[in-house]
Amino acid sequence: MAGSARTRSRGPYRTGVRRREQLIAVAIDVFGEHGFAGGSVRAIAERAGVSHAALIQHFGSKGGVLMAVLQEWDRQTVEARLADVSGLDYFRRLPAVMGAHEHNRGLLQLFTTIAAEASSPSHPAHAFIQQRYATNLATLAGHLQQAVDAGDVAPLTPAEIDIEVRLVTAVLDGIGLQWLLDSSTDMAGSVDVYITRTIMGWRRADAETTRVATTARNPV
Amino acid sequence: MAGSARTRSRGPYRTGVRRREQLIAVAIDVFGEHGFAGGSVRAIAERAGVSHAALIQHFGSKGGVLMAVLQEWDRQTVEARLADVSGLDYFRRLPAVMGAHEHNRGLLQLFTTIAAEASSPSHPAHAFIQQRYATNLATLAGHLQQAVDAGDVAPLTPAEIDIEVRLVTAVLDGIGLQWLLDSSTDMAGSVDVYITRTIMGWRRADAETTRVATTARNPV
DNA sequence: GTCTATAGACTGATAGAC
DNA sequence: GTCTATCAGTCTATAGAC
Repeated sequence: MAGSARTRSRGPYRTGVRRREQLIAVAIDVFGEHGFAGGSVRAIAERAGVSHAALIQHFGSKGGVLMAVLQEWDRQTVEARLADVSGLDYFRRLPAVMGAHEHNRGLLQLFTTIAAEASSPSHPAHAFIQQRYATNLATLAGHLQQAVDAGDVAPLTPAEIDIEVRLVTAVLDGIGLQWLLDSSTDMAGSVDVYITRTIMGWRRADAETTRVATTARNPV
Repeated sequence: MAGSARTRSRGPYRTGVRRREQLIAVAIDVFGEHGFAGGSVRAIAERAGVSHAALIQHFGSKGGVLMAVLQEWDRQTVEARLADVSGLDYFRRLPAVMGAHEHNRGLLQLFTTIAAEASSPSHPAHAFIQQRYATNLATLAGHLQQAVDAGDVAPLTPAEIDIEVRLVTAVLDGIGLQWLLDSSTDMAGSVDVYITRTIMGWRRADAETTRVATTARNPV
């Protein structure tokens, strides 16, 4: 609307975006450390060197801060994540992606804490996290299906693919949590072992193992 | 010390323990839904039909309630968990243990939420969760080592065993989270696929895969 | 043992000066 | 845009009556 031209020298609200980015960065740390419920607007504002009123002014509400944080997390992970690879190569990159988190504890801690918190339907980020997981699983499934179509791995039914991508996701999340609790955990190494072995299994008709296990377990 | 004999008809504080158990059960639900930071003493007391003062009186503080909850969770999982099996059979039971959680969402949600929250060193349950994971990993490692000694699986180095049990733990935690976010997730089935396939891998000298992957990855 | 009443601190959010 | 001042509500915890 009516923006004062004097406050911005070149781009639109030049200093505004920097301030906003800094506020979000601090909010990631605070929400990562104390979760959404435990992280207060005042704590974020104090650590950023502004008043809590200014923070609310920027984002409208505490929930607005959370949404900005989640979108920033989305942006960073999507842009870091492999637009240039597909099929099996997508999975082969996952250990490196995981290893990169070792130098950026805050973002991993944020996501782990919020994802667990948001498992409750009443949590403000519940829908966001649910959709995020659905999208992530679908992306992985697409790459695995592509590997099947290319003949890189033995055929898999959609149900088998679903289990495979859920296991991959579970390993990533679970190893991340273990590293947060014990920094001596070798995230990249552990994930690498899983991915390497799993791809080897996909190559042979190891799908038979899956099929036997799933059908034999069901007593109905 | 000086307990009124009139208030207990037979056992020691007969009604007291029932009340206490009920309060803990409610606290598990509330902390599971909102985490420790987000779950208030008042919410627990209100849902249990007592005043918040009475609840504090029972457990001394909010942190005391958390500790009682964690010990109860410990008790339930330890007693449910397989004192009668060891070696590979211990791993074979894990899918059934996971499947049992499908009928008891509260306890799984509690642990998932608290574990993630407690990844922050300042969290009151941080030490508890850390030790819990260390103990759990050590137990799994002991059973896997036992399987090695019994000749049920090919030899594994301690470092390889460490990765194996971390991956198993990661799958359990990660699949549990996915089920919390999407109840159509087949927890028992997914874990069963992983366990069955992994044990098959342990049988052959699949350890070579592990060794190749771990050494090839390190650029040092 | 459980209650009511209350202390004392912190919460998210708003109003208005500059 | 950021501040100070302030709101009404909630939090944990304590004191004291019954």
